[in-house]
Amino acid sequence: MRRRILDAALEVFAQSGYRSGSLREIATRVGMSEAGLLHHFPSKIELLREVLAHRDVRADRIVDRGGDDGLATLAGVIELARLNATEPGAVEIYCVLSAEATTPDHPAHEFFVERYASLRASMTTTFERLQADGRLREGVDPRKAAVRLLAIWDGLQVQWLLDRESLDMADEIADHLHRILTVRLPGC
Amino acid sequence: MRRRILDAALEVFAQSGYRSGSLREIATRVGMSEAGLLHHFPSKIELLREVLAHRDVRADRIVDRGGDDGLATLAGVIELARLNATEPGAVEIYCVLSAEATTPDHPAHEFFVERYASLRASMTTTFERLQADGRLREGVDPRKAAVRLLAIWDGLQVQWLLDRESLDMADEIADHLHRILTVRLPGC
DNA sequence: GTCTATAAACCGATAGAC
DNA sequence: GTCTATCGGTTTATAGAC
Repeated sequence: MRRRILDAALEVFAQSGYRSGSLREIATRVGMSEAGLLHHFPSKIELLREVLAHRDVRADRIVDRGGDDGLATLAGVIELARLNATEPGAVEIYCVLSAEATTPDHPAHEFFVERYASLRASMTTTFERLQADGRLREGVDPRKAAVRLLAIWDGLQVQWLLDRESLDMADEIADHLHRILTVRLPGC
Repeated sequence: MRRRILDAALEVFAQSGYRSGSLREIATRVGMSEAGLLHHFPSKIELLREVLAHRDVRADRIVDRGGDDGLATLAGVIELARLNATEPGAVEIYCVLSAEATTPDHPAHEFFVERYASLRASMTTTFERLQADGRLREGVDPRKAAVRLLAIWDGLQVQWLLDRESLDMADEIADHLHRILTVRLPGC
């Protein structure tokens, strides 16, 4: 039951954001009253927290950010981008909530500030390792490469959500990475 | 008075999005009742439309997308990015509303779909002209360059809004452009 | 566990006085 | 032009029955 609620909550928050997404809508989708729903999760914001944590586990299972094989990490990014194209809800919730949470008084503000700092740090390490192995093209700064990869990823999602015919997210990311690497990514 | 309302509305929609931003909050900021506010704008969504149109005029005045000097267009992009860093509200409203409007039933959905299609088209033309003049590096596709520039721009804004110390938007865009051009941009 | 009922607040918009 | 008063709707969350 908790699982079904989490799935419905992801859909609703993805479509309407946290502030405008309502418990009523979530409750309706799982065929339950609002009070029944709040028996499983103490409050709306606690429900949001669990939805976000759940999504992160999924992402981190596909992209191995801790490993020492930088090429494998980047291949994981492409794999996740390709998988996400088949699950629009997963794309929407990050796109919509990260933007909504840029204001400091949003309940998920700290979450996203820390998430992005963590992603920048681990991706910088990934590019540093690739640079040490001579796999990064001349003049590419690892930190800038990390910032730019995350930026492109997020930006492509906005354009793709607005018009799914306008681009292929995984192809675009792969193309970008091949312009800053000296080797081809495995499986691309 | 209309001007003061538009400024306040931009602030509120930027901070809370359209759906969660309230006329009450806007009215309070200009020191007026909600009814008084609705004398100047017939409805909330009409107010949003004018706020968005107002912002576009400002952007298009700085970035000359129609001209035939591609380098000047791209220099305008950098100039706008640098100016935006001094006006967070202008960044926020686009970031927050474009994400909120990805869902098809949002009142600004059509606006953003068309805006992005228009930006992609004019930027593609810009890069095609640069390519014809030999100013685009080997293997760079004009259409992909347009998609990527817009993606980077949007993505940088999210990261910047979450943590203003994490990056310099104009520097990052300039750096990216110099990696795909064969010449330096004027004034960079 | 799930329900109904309800509290307490907020929302956009309108009517009508001044 | 700007106000007060108000309508009908929404929201999250709690109390208490079953």
